[in-house]
Order: sequence, then C-alpha cells, then structure tokens
Amino acid sequence: MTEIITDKHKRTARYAKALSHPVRIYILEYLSKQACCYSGDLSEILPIAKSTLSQHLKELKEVGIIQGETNPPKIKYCVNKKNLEEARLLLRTIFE
Amino acid sequence: MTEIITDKHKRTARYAKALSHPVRIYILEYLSKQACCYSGDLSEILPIAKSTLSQHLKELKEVGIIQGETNPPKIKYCVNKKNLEEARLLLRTIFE
DNA sequence: TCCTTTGTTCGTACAATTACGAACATAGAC
DNA sequence: GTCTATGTTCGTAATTGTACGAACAAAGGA
Repeated sequence: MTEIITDKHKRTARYAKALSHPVRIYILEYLSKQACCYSGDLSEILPIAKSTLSQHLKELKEVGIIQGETNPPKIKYCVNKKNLEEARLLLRTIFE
Repeated sequence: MTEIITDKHKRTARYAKALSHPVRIYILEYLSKQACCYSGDLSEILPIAKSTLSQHLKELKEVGIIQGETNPPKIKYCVNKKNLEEARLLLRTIFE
C-alpha cells in the first residue's frame, strides 16, 4: 500500500519539531562550537529553570540529535553526528 | 542589553516550527517540484479535511515560506523563494 | 438573481508543549 | 552513614496545535 504521507515525511517533521524552540536552537548552536557540554554549563547561561532545560535536553536526546554520557555526578551531552547528518539530509530536500 | 536568546534563534525556531508537521513537509516537497499549486490539488491527494489543509497552508503563509495569489475562485500558492532561502541559511548554522 | 466552485473562517474537542518548583536519584567526599 | 553536587522526574497550570464539520465569502456563469 502506498501512503501519501511517508515515514520520510514523518521523520523530517520530527527532526524539525526538535528544532522548533529557541532554547533548543541555542543549545545546538552551542554544541556546534564544542560538540559536548554539561547541563550545568547551559543552566548558568540560560534564564530558565533547570527542570525546563532538562526537558529540552530530553527532547533533543529522544529525537537522537544529542546523546548523554554519564560522568557522575554530571552528565555529558554530545552531538550525535550521525543523526544530525540524517536531519540535515532530510531537511535539505525541502530547500531544493 | 545582550540577550542570550536572540532574534536569530527565534526566527530559526519559527521556521523549524513551520516544518514540524508531516503534512507541511509534504506540501513543501510538492512545491519543490512545481513551485506553485492550488489548495484543491493538495486536497485531492491528502486524506485530511479541507479546513485542516487550509490551516496548514495558513501556517506556511504566516511564516512566509509560501504566498497566496488570488485567482478567483481559486487561490494559487507559490513558494516564497526569498524566505525559503532565509530559512535554509538560518537552519544551516545548526548543521555545521 | 441564483447556483456553483473554491477555499477560508468559526466553533469545538482533544492532545501536546512549555514552564515552574518540589521531590527524588545518583555517586563521590567526609 | 550523612552531606553535597548535579540533574532528572513528578505534579500542575496555562498555552498552543491538530482536527473535524458547519457556516460563510468571493466571483464567475446560467
């Protein structure tokens, strides 16, 4: 069966949704300069509650753009290059 | 005063938000092949109510990625290349 | 004038997002 | 074991998004 809305459309939209908040854009821009960071680094900079920041990090993690690495008592967040590249390729088709 | 979250972050997120639904991705992919179309063209293809489609078109229009041109009783929707290019450039910074 | 076509707007219902503080979990330091 | 530091999860409230059918608007044709 041929669906009109394909998995590709859905995955593209899912990545776009992960990018659809200014704080998450900030985080990704930040990570484009250092690849990794701790939640605390961002918490010192951003004027939002730690729990809210944690929620944004979780969203980026769930969509696969970043990944967390336990480093007690801290958690090191790094870009997942493979998935970020997938997002780039999927979104690119929109801009052609 | 230096804001942490800048207008650039907000505009980037706003464009991403416009791309954050599978139906809107489909519409933009469709328009990447023909540049313009009528709401009715999409309505015949997509399994959603016309009012819902109209809502999605409105969102794309409000963010500036497409524009409507009255052509009674139809309305011709075309890509706004300038704004789509702006979206591309803003989002590109995330993927570097 | 009235009908048809095309598409938008309205009203409504439900789901998802965003935000906060409080409470909790983890693991090293003492 | 207790304390501290770092983040997450929970509970909750307000806002926004998604979807539908019904009603409405615009403009050409009979």
